[in-house]
Amino acid sequence: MNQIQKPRARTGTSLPEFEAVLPMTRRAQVAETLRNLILSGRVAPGTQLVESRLASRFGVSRGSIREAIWELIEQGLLINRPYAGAFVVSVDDKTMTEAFSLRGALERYCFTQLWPKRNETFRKEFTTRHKALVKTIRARNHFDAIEAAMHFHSYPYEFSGNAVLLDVWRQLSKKIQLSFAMSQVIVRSVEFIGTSESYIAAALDDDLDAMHREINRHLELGVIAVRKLLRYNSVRAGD
Amino acid sequence: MNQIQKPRARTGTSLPEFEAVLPMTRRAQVAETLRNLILSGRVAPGTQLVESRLASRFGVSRGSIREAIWELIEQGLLINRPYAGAFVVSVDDKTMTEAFSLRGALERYCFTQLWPKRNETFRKEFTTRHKALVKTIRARNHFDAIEAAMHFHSYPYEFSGNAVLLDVWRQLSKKIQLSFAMSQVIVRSVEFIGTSESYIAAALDDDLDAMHREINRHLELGVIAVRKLLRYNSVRAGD
DNA sequence: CAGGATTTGTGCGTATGTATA
DNA sequence: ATATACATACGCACAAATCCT
Repeated sequence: MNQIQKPRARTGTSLPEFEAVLPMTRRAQVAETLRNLILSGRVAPGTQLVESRLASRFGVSRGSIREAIWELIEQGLLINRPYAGAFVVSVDDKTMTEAFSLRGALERYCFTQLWPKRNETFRKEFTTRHKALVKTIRARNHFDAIEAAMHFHSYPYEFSGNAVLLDVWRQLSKKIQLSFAMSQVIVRSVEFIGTSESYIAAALDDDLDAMHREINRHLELGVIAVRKLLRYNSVRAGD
Repeated sequence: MNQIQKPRARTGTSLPEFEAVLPMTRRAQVAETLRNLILSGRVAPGTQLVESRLASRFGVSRGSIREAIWELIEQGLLINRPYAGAFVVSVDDKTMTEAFSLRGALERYCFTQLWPKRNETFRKEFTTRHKALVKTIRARNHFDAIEAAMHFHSYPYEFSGNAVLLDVWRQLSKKIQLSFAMSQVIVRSVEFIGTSESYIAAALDDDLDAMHREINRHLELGVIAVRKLLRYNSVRAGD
């Protein structure tokens, strides 16, 4: 496990612009570590997160762990049963289907908004992220692939300049990322590369209607693949 | 202020089905009270929420207050400046415009989904909530009107049966409710009653395209009214 | 179904880091 | 630059509820 570092008071004459921003609170550090563990699928759905165990494992107090856990509960990654504990959620079939359907509506809206604003920056960055995604899939690195996929698909929302839309997407994407993690869909279906190729091609082209159709097609394939693999893995629903 | 009650251990032989669910934790009770204060506009944007003061005011420990505050931060009602404090957010013009625009996309999607499922229950409940809204507006009760408006507009999302969509709506609606609270748009513009009349009429009719147009019109009027009153009230942007 | 073990929920004292007047 | 107020963090204790044998 990662060891949480106390942000040391920079006393020396070291380069001030070099060191990354460390003023994260304990709460934030713990939450980020746990979030990565869950969203990458390294912690199975249904697992209980015990405060005292995490506290000694991380080397921080129970209070900090409690706050980090509640941060993840608010984000929908954990569910809390009062006086029983916090458990990693498991995405069921209905939730996943709903998430993909809603994402379709969001993404069509997103592309409609950003369509006239597309420029060289957009094409370049979007392509770069796509190449990074393909690389992780080819390497069959499941954990990195999930992260790269979310990084790729987040870009239109970032580029749209609509902060509220981006907020909503971040919330929704956690559910989608969880279902990816549970189903291990990315690594197991390398043909996804071809799917995303036509997706990005349409995104860089000039036919908005074609892009809308492409979004529908892409998400339909996604939901089918995830559902099939969820069944195959026979992940228990839990509670 | 509300006094937080310790959930008493139901020992007697009182009616079990009558008493509302009290097993709320302190944290949840405090959070709900604060949320109501903020969303109804009784606490001005920019106000700092001081843990120690709230703790003595509520009669609970600082830990509970801390956790409740972070719950509201996660929900976007407060912003946290590390080691400085938690402050009530103020919705600026850009955010409000984006929120209303996105709500349009969500609501068109929502009605498309629920359109074939509409039944007598839907018509009855939607009408009931609308009447309650009109009543509070006529009574010029701003706090209750905000709540009634959100209750009314939430119903399609509840009825859609799409839990993910409902989640996203709840997140988005907080931003909209905040802008209502800041602008006091409802009480000041009684003509809103007429606006919502044609809105619900279309929702109960059988022309989905007309409903989509109605949604666009309704939200456009809303954003204009809020923006005008925000300027009129000259609420400072803060931070 | 009783009762004990486990874990969460809550309160309080205290120390330290950070912002701000 | 100093002081003050406050958030952040830790540790402990105990109450309350769940879980399990």
